[in-house]
Amino acid sequence: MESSFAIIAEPNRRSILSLLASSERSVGEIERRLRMPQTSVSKHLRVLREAGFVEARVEARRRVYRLRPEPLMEIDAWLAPFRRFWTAHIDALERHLDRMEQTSKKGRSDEKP
Amino acid sequence: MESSFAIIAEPNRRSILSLLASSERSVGEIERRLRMPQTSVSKHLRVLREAGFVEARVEARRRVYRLRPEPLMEIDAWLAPFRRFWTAHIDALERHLDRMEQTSKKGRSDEKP
DNA sequence: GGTTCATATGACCGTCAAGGCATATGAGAG
DNA sequence: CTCTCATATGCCTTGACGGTCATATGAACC
Repeated sequence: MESSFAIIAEPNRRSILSLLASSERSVGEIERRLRMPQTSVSKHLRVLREAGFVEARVEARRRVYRLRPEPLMEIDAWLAPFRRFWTAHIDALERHLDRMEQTSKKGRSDEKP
Repeated sequence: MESSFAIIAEPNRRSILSLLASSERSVGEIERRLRMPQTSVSKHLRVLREAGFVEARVEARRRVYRLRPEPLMEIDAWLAPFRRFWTAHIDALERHLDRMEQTSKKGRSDEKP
């Protein structure tokens, strides 16, 4: 289960992370909000914790989990080199659409008379 | 193999994507650059292609693969809500470091006389 | 102490995907 | 048409992961 990428490959774990993005939560809250069995939540939290995605604070009998930024930042960093690439694509697309617009304007002015 | 996240969970596939980020490549080039068996490369390329990460162009007997932006953009979009969160963390860290610096300046000025 | 609530752990099972090997396809060269 | 280069596909084995059920830990309250 080494890599951060493998961790977020699991849909339920992504749900948990997304939930924790808004605010920290206890295990029971996660269980109810996501409608998944408690043992499953605990296991996923364990994986997330060991991979550094979350950390737990003990509060009476509850454990409150909150996000830790590092692993997600790592993924974000991996994506960085690709961003160049797709912004270029989008620019090309926009230029293309601009040309389309030019053409359709000409087309319309031809149609009218 | 549904989600884009599962696709990039595989290290070899990430290597292929990173390689294609710099420029398009034939299967043989990928094979040699990454030192992985050809059948393995072909299989990963198939997965990547079916998930929309890459597309192939036929050029004589070669197939030249190039990146497609959409799936990586999707992942980037999923990360977006978390960015708020870690920039906040970094801000807090920076404020913390600023305070440290203040303190150590005082400390140093105490040490001197 | 015992009981209950909140969470964690362990064992078992099914599934699914990756790697390796052999082989198929298919284009081009002779 | 045949041979070869470039790539794809099928089959099989193996290992890992997630789900479920049962059970353990452990704090709080009586």
